[in-house]
Amino acid sequence: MKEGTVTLSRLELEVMRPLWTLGKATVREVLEALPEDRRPEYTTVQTIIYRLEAKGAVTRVKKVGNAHVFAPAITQKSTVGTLVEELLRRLGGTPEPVMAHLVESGKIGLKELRQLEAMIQDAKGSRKK
Amino acid sequence: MKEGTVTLSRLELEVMRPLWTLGKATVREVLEALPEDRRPEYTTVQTIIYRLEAKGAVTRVKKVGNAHVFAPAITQKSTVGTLVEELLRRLGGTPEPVMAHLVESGKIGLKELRQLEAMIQDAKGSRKK
DNA sequence: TTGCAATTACTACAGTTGTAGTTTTTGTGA
DNA sequence: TCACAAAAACTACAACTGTAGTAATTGCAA
Repeated sequence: MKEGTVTLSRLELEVMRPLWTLGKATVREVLEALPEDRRPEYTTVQTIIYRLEAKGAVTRVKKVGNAHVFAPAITQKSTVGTLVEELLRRLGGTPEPVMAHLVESGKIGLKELRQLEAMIQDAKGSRKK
Repeated sequence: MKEGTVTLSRLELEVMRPLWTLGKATVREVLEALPEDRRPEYTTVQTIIYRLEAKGAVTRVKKVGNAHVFAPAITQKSTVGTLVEELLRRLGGTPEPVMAHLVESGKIGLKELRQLEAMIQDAKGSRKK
């Protein structure tokens, strides 16, 4: 694991999402931002946030009344990157099977592929400039 | 979790790979098929295979001398599918961030995207026929 | 037939994760 | 000032995972 890369579990990710969206939040705010179904107990969210803090994924930014306010210390982008890399490693390093699944399952179609192509073209252009 | 879907851990996946490649194998054969670096102890592989059996991912197909021969009971394709779906669920259900990462990191390029497009076109064609 | 090397079967244990209860502290309204 | 609600802090525990040791079997070569 490279320095700085943090791997998050399912629930940790679930808790990070509101933090990314809101920018910063208390335990209670995170709790209330979670979908009413599968919403865990207050202390469960609290525990997860403590663990995220221990992993360096969030930090305490201030205190409002009695409550700590937490903010993400890692970006959503880098986190997705880590997860995708992890998946690829597990699958033997090649992205083909992943792509194939996305296409076969209809998750992505021609439109999306063309957008990606455009993205590459753009990147090429600006690199060249 | 849908019936029939089995989620495998990193090491379980590592052990399945030789089984998929070889079709069937003994514990020792799996062990020896693993990359010499990060090759665990014999009993570690054995434990993992037992766990895979409990999960329904492999079955004992026969005995050769003293040793059991194991064979995959699930396909590599369905396993990849499960893992990708799992990842998407974690990321909020949309494949865009995954695709974006693959493109940005250079894991896939124009060539691969065009191959995927062709794949879709073909599928369309045969569906229509 | 029997001893041994290989294999099976069983046990162990620490770290992570999901999940939440209990105890302690603290800000604030009456 | 002080009781109380809210939050913090701490503790718990079972399932799963990585990892391997130990004990019991067993096929086979001599």
